[in-house]
Amino acid sequence: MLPPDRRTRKRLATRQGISDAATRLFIERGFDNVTVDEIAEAADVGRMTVFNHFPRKEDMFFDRDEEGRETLRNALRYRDASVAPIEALRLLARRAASEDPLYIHFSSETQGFVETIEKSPALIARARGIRDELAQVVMVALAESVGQEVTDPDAQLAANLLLATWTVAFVRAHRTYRESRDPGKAKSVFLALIERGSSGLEAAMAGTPYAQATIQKTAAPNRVPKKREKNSR
Amino acid sequence: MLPPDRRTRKRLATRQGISDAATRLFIERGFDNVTVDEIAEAADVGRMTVFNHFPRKEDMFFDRDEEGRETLRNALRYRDASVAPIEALRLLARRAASEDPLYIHFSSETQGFVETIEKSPALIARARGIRDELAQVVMVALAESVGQEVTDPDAQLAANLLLATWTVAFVRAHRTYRESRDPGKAKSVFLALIERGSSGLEAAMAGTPYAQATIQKTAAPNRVPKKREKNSR
DNA sequence: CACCAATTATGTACTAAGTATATAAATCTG
DNA sequence: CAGATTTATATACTTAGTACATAATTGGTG
Repeated sequence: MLPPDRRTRKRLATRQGISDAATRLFIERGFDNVTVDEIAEAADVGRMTVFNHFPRKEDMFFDRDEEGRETLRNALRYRDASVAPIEALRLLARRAASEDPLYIHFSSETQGFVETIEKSPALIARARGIRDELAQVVMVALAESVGQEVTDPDAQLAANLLLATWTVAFVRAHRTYRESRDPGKAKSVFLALIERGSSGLEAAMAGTPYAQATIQKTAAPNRVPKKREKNSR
Repeated sequence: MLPPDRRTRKRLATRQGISDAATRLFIERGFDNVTVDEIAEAADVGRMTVFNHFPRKEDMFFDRDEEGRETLRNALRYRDASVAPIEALRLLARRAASEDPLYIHFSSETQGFVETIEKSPALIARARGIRDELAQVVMVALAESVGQEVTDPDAQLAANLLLATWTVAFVRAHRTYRESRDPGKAKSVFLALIERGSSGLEAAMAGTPYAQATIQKTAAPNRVPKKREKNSR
């Protein structure tokens, strides 16, 4: 998985250097008070090199969003067959809160990130964009997971309800941490909102395939037949 | 209600002239292919006058968002006491689809607006921002309507679930209209998604004051429908 | 009416993000 | 090593948005 290529290695090193310098400056002085020229200077590269790696200034701050996409896709793709798609997402959120990955870690360190976002209109806007991009990923993954059209309206609704829930949970948990400096309290706020939102999502998707496991958990008299028809539509 | 002041009248006229010229140009040529200088030229005002009335270019396109806020606030503030807050919002959506106000009208005219938005990253971003601002309004109005703190996490969750639902319903309905040119079909897609999302929201808020009417509708096990109910369905 | 204060329109100058394009430098491949 | 490709960089440009100053208009007051 490591890049064997020297060219690739150097490119990634340059990219990382820019991102590191930029992020440090952003947290120190605020996103809107740092110019691209200063970033280029701090990273010791030319200004055009910066835009070469990051089309927008905001991308230097949010440079790990692809991981989030992968996590979401995998949660749906490799879920246990006895778990309904939306249930898999609920479990993912619970796991995320327990295992403390980068995104949902409550500490003074991550607090800097969150505060930097909240202080900058541009970063807030980009965060909204990423939220919607994640919803898009969830929509596609949901539809795929039950063999629906990738633009199924129910999948889109489910994905957006989910991301709305997660966003609120994330924001409120971080606010709780900021006000109490108690990671446990923040975590419980996070989980409480996740549970509320998840039960709402489950109710919204009642009757759709997204709420049903591929293999029924409870011993049912007859199995639900596969829904793959050749010449439907 | 009409402004008796000549100064005010002139200011609003100037503003409207700019907004009209800008919107026309945006729809004709696309938001990103129109410069502020061109708008100023078309509206026959100085460039600084444009920024005087509209801090951002996007505001010339979305210049009616305050009405949406008012509608939301009023729906919660002046609802019947026998209707739970989130129920009032469901009714508002239904009414909006029936009464065809500006926002949810499916026609070739509104289609131009929607397409202009969808073709411009800047307008999409601003639409996201407005969505979140509306969610903020709903959150505050919800909390007020039950006498909670205006930052109640449940209210925030409810508001964001609601706006997620409405956004998806709006977007999907317009897509349906675009593909079928059938306003009735678009409307039914809209309503179906609203119902799905609303029942999800109701489930999520079960047990909170947002799902309960101020005055209980039923004291007895049987429902006692009001006789002079105007809003039948 | 004449004068003053406040508001609105506008001009000039500037900052900074992002784009277009060309070129140089590093790296890979045969 | 030579040629092709990718990456870094320089220069020049466009455009949104801001800061600040000034002019024009309007409302109010003696």
